Amino acid sequence: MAKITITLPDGSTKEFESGITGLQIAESISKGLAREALAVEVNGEVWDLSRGILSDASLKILKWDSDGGKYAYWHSSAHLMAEAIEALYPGTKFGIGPPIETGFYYDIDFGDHNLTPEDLAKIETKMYELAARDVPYIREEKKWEDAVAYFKKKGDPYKLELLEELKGQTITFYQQGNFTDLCYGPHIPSTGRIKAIKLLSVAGAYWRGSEKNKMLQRIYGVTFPSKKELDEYIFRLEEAKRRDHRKLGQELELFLLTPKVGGGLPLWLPKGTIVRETLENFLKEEQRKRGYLPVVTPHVGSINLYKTSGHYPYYKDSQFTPVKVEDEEYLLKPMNCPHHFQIYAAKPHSYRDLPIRLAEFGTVYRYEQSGELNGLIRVRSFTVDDSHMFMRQDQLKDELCKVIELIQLVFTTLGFQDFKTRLSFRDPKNKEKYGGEDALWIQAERDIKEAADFMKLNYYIGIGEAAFYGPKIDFMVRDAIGRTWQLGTVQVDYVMPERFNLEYIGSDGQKHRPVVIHRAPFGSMERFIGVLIEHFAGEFPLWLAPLQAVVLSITDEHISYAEQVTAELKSAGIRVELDDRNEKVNRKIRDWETKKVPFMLVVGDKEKANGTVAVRQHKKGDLGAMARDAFVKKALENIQQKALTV
RNA sequence: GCUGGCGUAGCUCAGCGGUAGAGCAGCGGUUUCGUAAACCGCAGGUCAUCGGUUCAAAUCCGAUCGCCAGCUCCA
Repeated sequence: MAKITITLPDGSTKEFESGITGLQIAESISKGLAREALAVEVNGEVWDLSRGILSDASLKILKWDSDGGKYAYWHSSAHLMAEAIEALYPGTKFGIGPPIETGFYYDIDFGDHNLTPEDLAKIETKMYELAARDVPYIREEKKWEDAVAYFKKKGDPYKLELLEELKGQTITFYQQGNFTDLCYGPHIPSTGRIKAIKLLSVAGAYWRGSEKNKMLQRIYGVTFPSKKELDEYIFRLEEAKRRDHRKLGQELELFLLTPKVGGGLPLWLPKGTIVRETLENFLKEEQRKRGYLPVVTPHVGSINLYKTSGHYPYYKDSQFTPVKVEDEEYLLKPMNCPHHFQIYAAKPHSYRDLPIRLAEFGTVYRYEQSGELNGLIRVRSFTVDDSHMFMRQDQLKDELCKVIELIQLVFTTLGFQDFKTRLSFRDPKNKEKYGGEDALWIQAERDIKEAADFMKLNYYIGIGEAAFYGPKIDFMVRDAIGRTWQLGTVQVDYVMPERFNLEYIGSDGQKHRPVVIHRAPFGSMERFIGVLIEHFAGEFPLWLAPLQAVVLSITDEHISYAEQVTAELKSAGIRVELDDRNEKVNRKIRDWETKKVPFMLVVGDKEKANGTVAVRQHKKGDLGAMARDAFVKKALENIQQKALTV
C-alpha cells in the first residue's frame, strides 16, 4: 500500500496509508477530536470524514466551531428532516434542501396539503426519533443514467429536473436510514450527532426561485449538538423580537405606520423627528466642514427628466404611475440625481471650480410591492441623505476616499462596528441590464477598487449588484434578526453625465465631461433609523435621545423647585420634561424607565434645601445627589462628544 | 405580486354558536408619598369590511382590505 503525506493546520506532517479517512486521522490525533469531528477539509474542499484520501494533502478536521462543520451538520439535518417527512407523508416530492447561515431549509411539494404548526411538531418529534438511531450518512457514486432511473422510479420531478443539468456526470447520492437524496455533500458521520432540533417556520418558496414556477412549501429549521445551544439560540430570537423597531417605534412613539395614510408611508412623530433631525444636523455639519453645498429640489419632476436619465425605462415597474398635468406627465421622483444635474448644468463650470458637491436630504418615492414593505426598513417614501459630486477624472480617487472617510465617521459615531462592505459590480454576462460603454465600466470598477484598497476597507465583491449607471460601494449592516441591509452607498457614474450632457471647461479651453459620485452615508433616513432603533434596542445615546432627562417631584411641596430645575436644564439646551403628577416616585421611576429616558432627576426636601438633584441613570439606578450645574455640565459634555455611553 | 398565518377598546390579550370581558393607558375623586406599578369610581367596542349559513354569528363559510413571515423584487 502506498504511503501519503498529510499536512496538518499547524504545519506538521504525518504519513498514512493511502485511502485513510478523515475520521481515522482525527482518531490518530485524539479521541476527543474524533468525537467532535463533523467533516474534513482536504486541500480547501470540504469532504465527508468517511471518504478515503488517496494522495498527499493538507488537511483540517472541521468541528462545530467552523463554518464548514456547521454547514455539513445543517445539511445533514435537512436530509434527516426529509426522511422524517417521507415517513410521515409518503409520496411527497422534494426540491432542494441546503444549509443556510443559521440552520437549513427544505423545499417540498406536499400536493394539496397545507402544513400547519401541528405538522411541524409531528415532523420534529419524528426527527428526534430518527436521529436517535444514530445511522451513518453513506456517500455513493452513481452513473447518471442510474440516478435518473432511481428518481423516475420514485417519481420525483424536481430531482429529475436537477439531474438534467448534470447530464453525463458522475452523480453522488447520500443515504441515511430509509432516505436517499441527490446531493454532493458533504455530510456528518451519523444522525446521532444531531441532538437538539427546532423547526421554525413554513413559508412558500418558488421552485428554483422563479415566480413562473410552482410554489413549494419551505420548512426552516435549525439543529444543535446540545440542548443548551438550542436554548441560547431561542433566547437570541426572543431578544431580536424585543428589539424589533416596529414594536419599539410604537412604544416609544417614534413613528406611525397606518393604512389610513397608506402602506410604506411612515409618519414621523415628535419624538422620532428629534432623532431624525439630530442625525441630519450631525451630517449637515460634517458636510459643511467638507465643502458640500446644500440645495433643495421638488418632490416631482417632468417625466422627460427620467427618460433622459435612463431611470424610466429601467425602473418603470418600481415607480408610481405618472401624474398628468396640462398634457404633461410628471413623476413622483424616484431619485434626486436628475434634479441635481439640472442645477449643475444651469451654468458653465471651470475645471478650477471642481469638485462641486451638491447635497440634499431629498425625499423619493418608489413603488415597492406590497409584500416587500417592512416597518421603516422597506418603505415607499423615504429620504436620502443624497449628494452628487461633479469632478474631473483626476480628482475621482481622492474624492472617493474622502467620501469613504465620511461614511466611516458616521458609522463609528453611531456604534456600528462590524459593518460589511460590498463592492457592487456589474454582471458581465448580463450587460443589457446596464447602461454605458464597456471601457467606462472597467474604469469605474477599477477606481472603486483602488479607493477601497487605499482606505483599507474590508470588502467583498458582489457581482451583479451594481446600479444600472455604475458600480457601487455598499455599506451593509445587520438588523436584530440577523438580516443584512444596505445602508450607506457610494456610486461612481460615468453614464449619466453623458446622458445629461454635463460639461466643464478644462485648462485647455476645451469642453470635458465630469465624473459624478452619488453617495449617501445613511442611505435612507427611514431605514437607517429603523436599524438604529434595533441596534440600540431603543436606548439611544444621550445626544440622540428624544427626551434626555425628566425631573421628578416627590410631593407637591417640591414642584416649584422642580420647575426651576426644569427651566434651567431647558435653557441649557437639554431636552427635559417635568413629571409633577400626583404619583409616588416609585411609579414615576417605573414609567420613565420603560420609556428608556437616560436620566431622571429626583427632587425632594434634601435637594430643595441643598440646591441639588438626585441623579438616576436609566438601567443603572441611583447615582446620588449632584449640584445642578455639575449635572448640566456633565450632560452637555456627553452630548457634545456624541458619546455612545453615559 | 405569490404562498401561508393573523385582524376583539388607545395598548396587551381572554372569549371561539346563546345579550361583548380583563389588565394597562384615559377621565373624576381620595392619598402627599425618597429610587421600577397607591386606592376607589367612571367612561371606552357596528368584535377589520361586505355578503352568506343559522331561530341565533366575535365565534361557522366566502370575498375584500390590512398586518406578519417567507418567496420574488430592491435605484
